[in-house]
Amino acid sequence: MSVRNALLGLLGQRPRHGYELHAAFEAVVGGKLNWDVKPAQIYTTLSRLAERGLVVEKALEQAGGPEKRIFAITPEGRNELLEWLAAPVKTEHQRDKFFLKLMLSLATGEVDPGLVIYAQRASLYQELHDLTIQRENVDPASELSRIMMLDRAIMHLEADLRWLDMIEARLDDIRRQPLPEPKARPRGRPPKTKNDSSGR
Amino acid sequence: MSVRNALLGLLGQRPRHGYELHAAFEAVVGGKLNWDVKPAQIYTTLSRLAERGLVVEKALEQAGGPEKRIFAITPEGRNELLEWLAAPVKTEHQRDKFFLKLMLSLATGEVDPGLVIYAQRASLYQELHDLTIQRENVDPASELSRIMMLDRAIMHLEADLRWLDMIEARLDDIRRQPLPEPKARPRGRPPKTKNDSSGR
DNA sequence: GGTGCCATGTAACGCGTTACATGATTAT
DNA sequence: ATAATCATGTAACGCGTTACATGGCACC
Repeated sequence: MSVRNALLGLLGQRPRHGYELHAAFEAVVGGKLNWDVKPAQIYTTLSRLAERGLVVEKALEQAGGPEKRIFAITPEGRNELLEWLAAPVKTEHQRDKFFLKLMLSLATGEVDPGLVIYAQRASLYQELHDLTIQRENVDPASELSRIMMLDRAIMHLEADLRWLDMIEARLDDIRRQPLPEPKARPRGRPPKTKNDSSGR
Repeated sequence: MSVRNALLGLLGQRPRHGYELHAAFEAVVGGKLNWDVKPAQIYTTLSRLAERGLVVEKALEQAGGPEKRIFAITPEGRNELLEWLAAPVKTEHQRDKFFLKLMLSLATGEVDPGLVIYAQRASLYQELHDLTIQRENVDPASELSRIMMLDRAIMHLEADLRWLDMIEARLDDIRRQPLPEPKARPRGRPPKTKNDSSGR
């Protein structure tokens, strides 16, 4: 329901047409970083809002330029907007496809979990590197929202890398003792017997 | 496409019926934490997989108990599974509804951004508190995947709290100097006015 | 008799993506 | 010329949720 409410918010400022809404959305929270909304969704959502009477088509402008369908918010729309703004955002935990894949690789044995982790670490480092460079090159005055989005993405990537280390260590611990004999060998590092590497 | 592939993965282990798949999915990555899949989706996805020939309905069991439609993976299904497991997971940045709301509150002036931040911080602390307690009470031996999911969620919450502090400081900085006078003062570093140290 | 678990679905809806399609103006 | 940008959409599909519906079995 967020795009819907975002459109109401932007129309709350002033009437606009679809293309303009798309541009405004991108400017506020946009880009591939964070929220990459497609024009098609803007137009379909706008239609649905109009059906519900939350916005109205106000005019059809065409002063020399191309045709523009201009929409405005209605009182009902403004009510819904205010309600949404006042409501707290409930935390959503990201559905982690990597974790799913890792668990399935462990459960099915079709693929080496070590490889899945390795690939993920490489991918996270790459992404972190890219974003760090972008972060260093933004204009600190003008692109405030971009800076904030980059900061968050970078912090999450760093957290994910630390987390990867943790789960790898945890899996190693398990793999090192599937035997019910925790007393046979002293823990002090057996000559790095990482020989097996899980088969396939 | 993840639920779809997860089902293939679970059927790759052995044939199962829908209810069993739902339970297995929940056990592997499940719960409200991370990935809360509904039975309805399992059944509809299963139908679609069957249409495509990636799984087949193998039998209809009914030994005293309720009716069970048992599905098995096909060779085509296994191919798709292996492809998916081998492919790297591309990083997805979470679409942040809080940030959207914050930006809209700034842009529209309908709601005080300070309140939005305040509410978000309270919500994050609450969630962090809940998860920390859960984390302290899991059985470290049996519920490995749950521990890992909790760790990740906690680390992300901590990152979000630090990030909230950062953006709040940044917004305070701006609010303290909205004067449009870039030429009155020479560019050469006005006496390092970083006095505030971000407020809170 | 009721509650809860096992087991199965269908219908309707909104979100979101991809592909396709049209046409005007503006800049190179 | 032609490429980019402005501007608008439709169709089809998959994902995901909610609501609704059915029925058996076990346990208290």
